[in-house]
Amino acid sequence: MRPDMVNGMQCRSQAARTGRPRSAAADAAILEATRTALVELGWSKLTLGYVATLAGVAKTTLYRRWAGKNELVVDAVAELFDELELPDRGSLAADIEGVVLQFAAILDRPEAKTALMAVVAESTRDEPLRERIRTSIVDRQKRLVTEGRARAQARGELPPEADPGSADRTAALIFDVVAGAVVHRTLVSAEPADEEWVRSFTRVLLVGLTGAAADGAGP
Amino acid sequence: MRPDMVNGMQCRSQAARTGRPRSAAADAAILEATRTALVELGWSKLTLGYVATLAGVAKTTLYRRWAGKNELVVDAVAELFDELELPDRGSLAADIEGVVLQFAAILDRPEAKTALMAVVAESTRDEPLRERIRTSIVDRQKRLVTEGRARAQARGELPPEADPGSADRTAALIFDVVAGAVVHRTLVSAEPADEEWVRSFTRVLLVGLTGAAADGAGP
DNA sequence: GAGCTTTCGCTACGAGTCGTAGCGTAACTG
DNA sequence: CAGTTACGCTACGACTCGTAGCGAAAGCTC
Repeated sequence: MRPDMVNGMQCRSQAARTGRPRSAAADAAILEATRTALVELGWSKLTLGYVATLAGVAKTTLYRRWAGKNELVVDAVAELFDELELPDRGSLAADIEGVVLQFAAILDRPEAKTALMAVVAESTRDEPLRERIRTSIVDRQKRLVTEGRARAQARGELPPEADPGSADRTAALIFDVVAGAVVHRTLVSAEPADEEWVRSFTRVLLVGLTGAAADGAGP
Repeated sequence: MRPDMVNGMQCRSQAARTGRPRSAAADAAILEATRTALVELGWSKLTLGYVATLAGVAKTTLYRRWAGKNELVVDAVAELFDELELPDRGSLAADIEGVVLQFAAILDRPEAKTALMAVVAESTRDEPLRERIRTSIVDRQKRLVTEGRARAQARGELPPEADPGSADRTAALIFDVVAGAVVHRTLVSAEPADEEWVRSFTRVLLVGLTGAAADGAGP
């Protein structure tokens, strides 16, 4: 198989300007059909054959573009996170609440519920897949953390970082706490991350960050 | 554990003391073989036929005891969480760090990595499976939160709760934050939840809890 | 236009897994 | 002993997988 696929993989490096181009409409139809199939069947019962039928393309077309089910679903779900953005609500607390609510809304969709954890589980034994998830899903979320953090520091709501290494570690910690809590609440506890919960969570996080930072460099 | 309802199938309700009993050794061998197979193959490539061969039993025996792959793996992984307990290290911070490190150690095993998220993903479309995960895995962790919280309140490190409803919500929040953060750190960020990380996380959480509680009811 | 290149839809195929049924035997009970 | 249940084993149809091969279609370059 030729690994010159689209959607994340460097499609047709540069010398392949000739020949019939791949249908962009087919791409959109396939990803849309994948999400529909995820809602109808869930991750485990989803087959590429059914996705192909649903999208109105041949099964072989799917295999020409994606290496397998994992990669296809990652791309299909990644589009759901395109709408994530950092609103400016005036305060750090309000910004956090806004982002968390957006994230919770995406996670509440059935296609995201069933697919996200499944591909993460697969990625534990598939390093390229984890890299794909990271670049197309995780990093996009993580950027919101660093941006919101920088904005809060500009506002004076958070103290500036001493050294960049510490800043990176703190950003990673915040990200794991926020994303992990919302995911766990939604998928494991199976209860809604509604406004009340998000408010409580934000208060704990915010107090923990400002207070802990005020504690100094640490023990 | 009850000897006949281990797998959740209503095999012998109560008045079935006659006939050949099920081999307890086979149960242990099957669950052990399941974990071995998870390490060797991962969740997606694990087949019940291979587990049966590994355990030295017939494939039909597996289907007689478990409804399918999901239930089997849940039981196999649930045993990993038996070692979880709440150490008394003298302070709330040290207690939290101890429990989180235990949890992280379990999550660091390859069989837990690949299986936990997979069954959670499946449970989003399978309510009985979610209930099984809840009772055999999640609730066991959650109990540690309530116990540690009660102990900290007895020590005076945390203020007592106003009403029990608020206490339940707070415990649920803490649980989602702790478990979610560790899981996300380990599986999504794919970085170790080592002592340094756990210390930073505990400081944020602890300051967030005590400070937020000191804030009063809040807006 | 002609010619080349690549994609597309379609069919077919071997390989592998699934979950079940049937049968004879083994183990425990009263 | 008879009765009951679990076990090992074999075999089966149904399904999915991923690939190969074919002719046709859609672009680009000349």
